Amino acid sequence: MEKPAAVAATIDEVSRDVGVGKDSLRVWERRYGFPQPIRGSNGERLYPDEQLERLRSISRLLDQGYRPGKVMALSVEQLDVLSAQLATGASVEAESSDNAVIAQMIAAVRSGRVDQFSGSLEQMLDRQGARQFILETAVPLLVQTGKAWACGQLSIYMEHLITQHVRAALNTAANSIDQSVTGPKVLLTTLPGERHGMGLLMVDLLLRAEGVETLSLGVETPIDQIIEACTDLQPQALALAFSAVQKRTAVIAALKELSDKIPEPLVLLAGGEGVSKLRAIPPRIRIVKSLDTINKVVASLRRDLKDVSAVG
Amino acid sequence: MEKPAAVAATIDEVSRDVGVGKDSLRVWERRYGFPQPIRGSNGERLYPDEQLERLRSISRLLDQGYRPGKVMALSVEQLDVLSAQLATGASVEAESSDNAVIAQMIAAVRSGRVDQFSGSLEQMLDRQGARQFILETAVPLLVQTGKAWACGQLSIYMEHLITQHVRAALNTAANSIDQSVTGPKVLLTTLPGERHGMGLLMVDLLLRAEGVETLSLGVETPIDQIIEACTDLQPQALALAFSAVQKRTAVIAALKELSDKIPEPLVLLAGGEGVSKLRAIPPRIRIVKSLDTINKVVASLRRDLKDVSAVG
DNA sequence: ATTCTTGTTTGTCTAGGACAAAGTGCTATA
DNA sequence: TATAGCACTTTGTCCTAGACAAACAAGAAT
Repeated sequence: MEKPAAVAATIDEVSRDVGVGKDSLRVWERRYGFPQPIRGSNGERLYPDEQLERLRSISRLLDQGYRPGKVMALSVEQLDVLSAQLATGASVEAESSDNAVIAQMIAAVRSGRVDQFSGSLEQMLDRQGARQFILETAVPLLVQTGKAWACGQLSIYMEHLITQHVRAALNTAANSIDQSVTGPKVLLTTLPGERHGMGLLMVDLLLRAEGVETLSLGVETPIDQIIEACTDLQPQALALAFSAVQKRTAVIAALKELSDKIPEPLVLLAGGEGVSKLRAIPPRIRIVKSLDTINKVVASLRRDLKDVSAVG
Repeated sequence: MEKPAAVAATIDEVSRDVGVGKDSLRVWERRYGFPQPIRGSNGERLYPDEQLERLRSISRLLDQGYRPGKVMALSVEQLDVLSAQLATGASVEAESSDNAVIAQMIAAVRSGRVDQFSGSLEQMLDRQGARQFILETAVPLLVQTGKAWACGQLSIYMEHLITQHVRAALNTAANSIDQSVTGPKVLLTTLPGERHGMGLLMVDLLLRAEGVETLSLGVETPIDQIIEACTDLQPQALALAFSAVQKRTAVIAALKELSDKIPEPLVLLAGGEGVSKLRAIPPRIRIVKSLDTINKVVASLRRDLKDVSAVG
């Protein structure tokens, strides 16, 4: 085993890889003394593999709620200890209820039995149907996967693999829904900066399982484009998905702008972790706290629709 | 029509929206005098709607090959003239061959007949089958959509809508492929920074239509993770997709690293616009120039596989 | 008609300073 | 015993202005 050729990554590559802004990388160096990249011929930072690895560990812990000041000075070993603590904490919780199946599926991926994993997924989908599959298999699976990754028990590529297979399964489910187009029309998307499309896809499916006609724009639609789409396509509702990464003030500002600029009868729905614990919610915005309340939301939409047509 | 409430976007929002780096926005201001945002209470840049609009036009033209020094000083009217010129240029080319159907589909979206558009898509898929649908409908449709967007003839949200429906159609196609798992195993992904997943999805489908067992990691897998995945999963080949946006030097460096670190018998495939006109290609990397040559690549993989098993 | 050379354009890097939003912890109130 | 208010600390992102390499353009020489 020769040592890898000590290739060093640029700040741009590191920023993308670890998921931390370039400014943050520089200010961490200034404040905490880590990372301390070597310099190229023109003074550019070049991060050695070893520091990159440590940065990845740190970033994982930051996602779990630790703060930079606490973890930045720690050695790789100490970081691993913290990860391990999180791992035991998570596994206690994992013993609950029926997620033995899910633990088994993750274990299959970890030991390289990918086809067995995807087989289990399809089997669950067959058995449970779209709605139950999403709520009781897909979501818990992704949550557990996230936890396992945060604890360093799962490689990034395994997380990618799991995500891809879940996505494929959801698409399979989408094709098996018989569209009886009798419901309201809902426009779906996320705001710029929100790149996670999985939640959106699940909402899309759940809505269609309820007989709703969905129109998805995919992720990251600029606000003015959302408004234009609402004007052109005249949906009954607009649904936005938020993951946990979002900045609160930006989210609220965006929701306020939508609430101001979108013509009145249209219902504005917002859901996802990034929005479920907001305080000051602009008027007209309806927060959907959980995926399993979507059927109630749809019922409410149907009622509104009937009222309007009764009046008109 | 009252004027919009003169809300102004921050540099971060503008950067994401227009797709231009923050540093570039600042240096454009310094060099060309545009944009010239107003300043907030602490000196932060706040870009008025009007400048944002102009930035979007400029960015479109930059994508088409114009250079900042030429277009930055131009007024909105002059920018529109350039866009119009591109539009006529494009339409001349569009008259060729059989893409009348495609023009019609785009026209349907423009006039709000979305269900008609998606109906046509499904119909084409039924008629053509996966392979032909991708090569003769999906790709030309996306290319034409890109051009129409570049000329300002298509809103961004319409492009999103088209992309989403094509994606859905491809997933439908994926489910209709009868997997006779007799072929080689291929690992699929893109490098960090490459966020376009459509090409990847199409390659995935084409490979599976040829009987290949594909394993997709989705987009943006870090290089060390790609290597780890290759070691763990032991595919016959690794396929990487590149769109046109990539930086050449970074692409070459990444390919070289993969070529160095990935164990020998594995075949390295690279495809997409971002890679088709590269000069200095690292050894072992095989460039796939076009989607319709994938069947030949598969044939070659099959041959290699047979040779190895004959020897072993 | 191609390759080489020179000059110009353009994106991204650097440094250190600044400030608001988010988090932490203490105190006073129902 | 909780909850709300208030100061204090931490942390991410923005600012300015300078520098340089990669990408491009255009002319020269094969």
